[in-house]
Amino acid sequence: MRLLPDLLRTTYRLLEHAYGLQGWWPLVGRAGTPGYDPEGYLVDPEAARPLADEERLEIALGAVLTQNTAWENARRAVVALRDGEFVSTEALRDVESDKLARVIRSSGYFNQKARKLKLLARSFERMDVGGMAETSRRSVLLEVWGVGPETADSILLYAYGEPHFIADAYARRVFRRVGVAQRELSYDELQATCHQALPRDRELYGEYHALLVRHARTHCRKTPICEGCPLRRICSYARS
DNA sequence: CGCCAGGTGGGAT
DNA sequence: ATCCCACATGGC
Repeated sequence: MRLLPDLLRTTYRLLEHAYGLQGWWPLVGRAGTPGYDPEGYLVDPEAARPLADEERLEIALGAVLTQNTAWENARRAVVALRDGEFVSTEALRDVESDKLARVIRSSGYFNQKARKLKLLARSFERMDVGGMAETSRRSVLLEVWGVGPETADSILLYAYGEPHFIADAYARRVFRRVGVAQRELSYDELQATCHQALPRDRELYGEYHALLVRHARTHCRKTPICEGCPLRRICSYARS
């Protein structure tokens, strides 16, 4: 039995080698600018620069919009929000929920998500007035209706640079098959495991999450396609 | 047609 | 604690 930190690092290395830099989180406003591809993914790490408040908010809105939703549908809604100049806490406070729902229609669950975006914007008004400790940012977010652990950690990781491992459904599926755990762990259990086994590094966690999404979509699907899987050598599922 | 997608909250057991 | 369901669009 291989040591867990070793297995998690090797998995990362193999995924990184197979798929390369993912450049998450995509920023619609930076799409096509130097260092970013047409979708807003970072392709040249040298070109990365600090996030503006509005970009942080865009990431947070996108994190809600993509809940159980294909990113392309969520992305259209982000574009629509930007076009309507709704990526601001004031605009989201003032807009009617029904109007907002129509703007984000393409993301699905639009009535629920309209409500979520308005509530999230309220919490941002309070969070962005500095001096908030990292330990409390997460609990503030988790108190917001519509923000669960994955959404909170995505916002904290990609918008605020806090190193939280995102232990989403893909991570749980891939890691269970690879052999990180025997049974399917809960979100909090897997996150704690990863926090213990890996260095608390925001770049590592950001890329790891993106790579797991990519890998779960291409090979480690619900019905896996093990042919050509980059994890084949180390995966207990493929060898069983 | 059915299934899935970068979840979450609410209610029943 | 743990299941079960509603929420909804768009691509394949």
